[in-house]
Amino acid sequence: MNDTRDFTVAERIRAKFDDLTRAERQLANTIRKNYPASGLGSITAIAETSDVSTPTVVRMAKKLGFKGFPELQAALRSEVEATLSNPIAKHNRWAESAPDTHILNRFADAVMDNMRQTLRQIDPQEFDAVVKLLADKDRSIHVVGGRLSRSLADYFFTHMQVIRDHLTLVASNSNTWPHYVLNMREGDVLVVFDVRRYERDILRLAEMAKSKGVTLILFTDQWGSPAAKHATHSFHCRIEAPSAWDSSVVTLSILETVISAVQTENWDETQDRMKDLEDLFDTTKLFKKFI
Amino acid sequence: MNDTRDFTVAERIRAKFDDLTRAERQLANTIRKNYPASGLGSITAIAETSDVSTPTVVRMAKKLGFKGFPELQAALRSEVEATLSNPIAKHNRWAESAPDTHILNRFADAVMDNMRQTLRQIDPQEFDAVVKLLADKDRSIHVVGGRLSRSLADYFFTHMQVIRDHLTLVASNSNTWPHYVLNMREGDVLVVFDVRRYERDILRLAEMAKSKGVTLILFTDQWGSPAAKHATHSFHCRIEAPSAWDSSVVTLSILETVISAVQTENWDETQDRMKDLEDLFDTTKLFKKFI
DNA sequence: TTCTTTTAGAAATATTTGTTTCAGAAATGT
DNA sequence: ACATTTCTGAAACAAATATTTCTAAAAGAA
Repeated sequence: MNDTRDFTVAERIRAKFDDLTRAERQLANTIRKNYPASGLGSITAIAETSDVSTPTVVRMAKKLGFKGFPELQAALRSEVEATLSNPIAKHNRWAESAPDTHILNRFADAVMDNMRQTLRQIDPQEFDAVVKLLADKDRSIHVVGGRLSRSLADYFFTHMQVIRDHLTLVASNSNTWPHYVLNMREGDVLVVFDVRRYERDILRLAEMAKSKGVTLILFTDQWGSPAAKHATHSFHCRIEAPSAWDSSVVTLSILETVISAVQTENWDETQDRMKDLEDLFDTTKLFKKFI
Repeated sequence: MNDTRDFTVAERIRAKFDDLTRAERQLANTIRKNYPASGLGSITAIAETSDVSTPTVVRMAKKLGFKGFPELQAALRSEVEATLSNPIAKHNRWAESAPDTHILNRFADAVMDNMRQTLRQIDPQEFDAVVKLLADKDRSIHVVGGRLSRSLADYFFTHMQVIRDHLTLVASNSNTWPHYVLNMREGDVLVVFDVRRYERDILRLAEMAKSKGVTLILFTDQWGSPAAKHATHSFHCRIEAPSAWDSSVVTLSILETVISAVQTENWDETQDRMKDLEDLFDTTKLFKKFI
């Protein structure tokens, strides 16, 4: 019938993942975590690591087409054996079943390189200074992005909203920007995203903001937006990729790191705001029921 | 004193080999035979393979300095784990002048871990299939995201716009979604972004789309959105981070890889569209000069 | 809401694994 | 050849591991 005898445990997990329950997925993820070695202990051990009960393990083993846990484990053992006896180290590829030349592997390599290079040249003190600025509740924060970096600005805004108030996302239409500048005060912070091709309007906005005594934080690429001249702090993220476009992965990573650090700085307040937000979402859901 | 705790099982066998008896050597050689996988079964199994009795196994384990067989086996397991754990650049420190504990380094570690694990469980064939779907000009593509994954949907949309037409970004307000479903036709593709907490409305949209014969591509997290049940293809991206929020870095990375692959598939058309776009931007700029 | 279905772990049970004991076999020395 | 020592596995025992059953809790449907 549907003889699954030839599939690896990992493949079976992937195939059946959508049919697994919450606890089973938790377990599946633990097994995947450092596969396949993680599944070699006793059923008790693996259940404890995954924070599920042993019956859950048995149930999942059966869902995956095994007769019981020992059979699943035997499968894992023979996979280990096969892997270890294969001298061609297939352990140094991102997507193991794709060739080195597959875009999945090439892209991951590029991202990795970008990460390394970017982080090596970030000054932790400057990073800390930026975090301090963004955590300062007495300063209003304004966020703006260009055509391609718009999504990053958006992402940053959405997350920062939970952490603090006095936050403005500057609309994308540059015609309206002067209005936003009107509302900027000395000591405020303007977070600018600008990667090539750099936008002239952003440079102008930076100039205007600077002249009002606003502190500029800039996220840009390795070549540097012209706005860098006016920026107090700037992060130059590597954006090379095997693609016709640039990669925003590293920029997003730094951005998330900043968000995480700011959140830690303001933890008490953030916690309250998160709770309020949860409540609000619940209310909304309830409200919707009656529509 | 004679703390043998740091030696591998193989080393211990070699060191003590001369003190072993006939039956024990027989056993030792079986273990060496295809080390270390051979020792991962039950004591019964290994005794049988070696044609010795189980007490012999226990005695040898003790001679080698273990408390009993399970302890020996645990040692073997951790050796396997060490051998198999993927050594892709487990890199000393990202930001060299910051301590290991600095959030810059911790975050980067987490991101790279996520990358590794996510890519390991992506099926390249599934990836290729997704690329093919998205490159197919006869299918319209619809893109939708939840509250937090909205920016990703946005990013994807912006870039895909350059590559092809018949592209719709579904508005964030879920009240309007039925209208979008009206425009979906059999064979169309719906790209869904949904990470926890999963949104009920997205599940509904997925159901509606599915019932109209639309192919679903889902980007979700390691726990899996409930919409996965309806998805033809889904990418489970690891999103753990040392933060109160989840990290979208890996999702973005996979997304960019997809974009890059689709772009390669459609290179001729893409090139033309890029050129047209450039021209349009120039025109806009020129136009502005006269305002 | 209230009812039904699904899910998940505690507890009981069955099964297997690992250890100890012990007596006979093999090896070694005299 | 005989005595002594060492080695080995059968069998009894102890200790886990694995499975099943069952109920409370959670999720979903009406």
